[in-house]
Amino acid sequence: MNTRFAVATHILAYLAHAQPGQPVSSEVLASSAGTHPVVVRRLMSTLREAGLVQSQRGAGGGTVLARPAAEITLLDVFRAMQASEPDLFQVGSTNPNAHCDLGSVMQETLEGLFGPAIEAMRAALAAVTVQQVMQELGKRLPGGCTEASG
Amino acid sequence: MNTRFAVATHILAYLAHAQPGQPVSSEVLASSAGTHPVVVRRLMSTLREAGLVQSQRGAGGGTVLARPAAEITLLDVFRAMQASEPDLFQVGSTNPNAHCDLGSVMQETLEGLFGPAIEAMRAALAAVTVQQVMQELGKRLPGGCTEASG
DNA sequence: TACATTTGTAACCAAACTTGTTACTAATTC
DNA sequence: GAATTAGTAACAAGTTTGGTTACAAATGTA
Repeated sequence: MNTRFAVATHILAYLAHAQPGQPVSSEVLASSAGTHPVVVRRLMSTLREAGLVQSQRGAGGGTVLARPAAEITLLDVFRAMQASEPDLFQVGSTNPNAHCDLGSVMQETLEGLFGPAIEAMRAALAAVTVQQVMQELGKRLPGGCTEASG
Repeated sequence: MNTRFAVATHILAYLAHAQPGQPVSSEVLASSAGTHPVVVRRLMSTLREAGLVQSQRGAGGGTVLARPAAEITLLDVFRAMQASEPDLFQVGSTNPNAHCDLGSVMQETLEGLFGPAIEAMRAALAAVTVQQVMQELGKRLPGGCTEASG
């Protein structure tokens, strides 16, 4: 999920700085993120299901944010990416010893102990919005984030 | 890294409850973790380099904890697993657009914004020791964690 | 209507990664 | 010397990932 999370954030930050209501095509986004338009559209499917973006087909179509960038957090992105995937930590061995129940007990125990770690990370992710990402990008790109610059 | 982290924790918890100074063979550990002895030995290589365990070859050989279980945290395990691997979050796209520097800027920005999230998770992992994992296992395995039970 | 554009999605391929396995060497004990 | 056990290389099967092509559906425009 590594690159997907990063690419999704990249895309959302791009959409955040685009003209409001002006759809951005998967081709432009792919060019900016350095990937293939179909990869972007695949990602969009996930983001759309999560209610973070809206797309429109046809000429002049593309994708826009479904709500203000200030109301989309990195946790939303994280959850969207995670929804279609296994847990960040797949606790427990794959083939616990059938000969006793230590395997399943280990699973439960690790889940319980990892829980706070994951919760802490979620809280930190929830504190960052896509708007902040965009603003941070603006600071680091002195000339601003124009269409030509990615 | 999913299963490796879990299996490593499993192994360390097992070693923590073993007789102190009594080496445990990779075969026994593999049987408990439901994997292959060679997989365990591979993992041991990493844990040994991280200074968490010590091994001894030959008849009666095996592996013991290199320091008390109360002084080994899940963060130590996490770091050991991560040392030989890419970051948890590979921030930044794989192929940033060469045509401008948004790619690298995005990379820096995401690293800065994800930083607190990763730090929060690390702090939570550092708060849990292998001894706690072992004790938690003991609570959940009423009969205790005997050699026969995994 | 015809056509160009753009998304949605399936299908496929190649590369990378993971896990299990075999095989062999080195070290250690008896 | 024999048995045991770690260390490690090498390989195979399975899974995952990312990129790509192909094509249908939708939408705007002439």
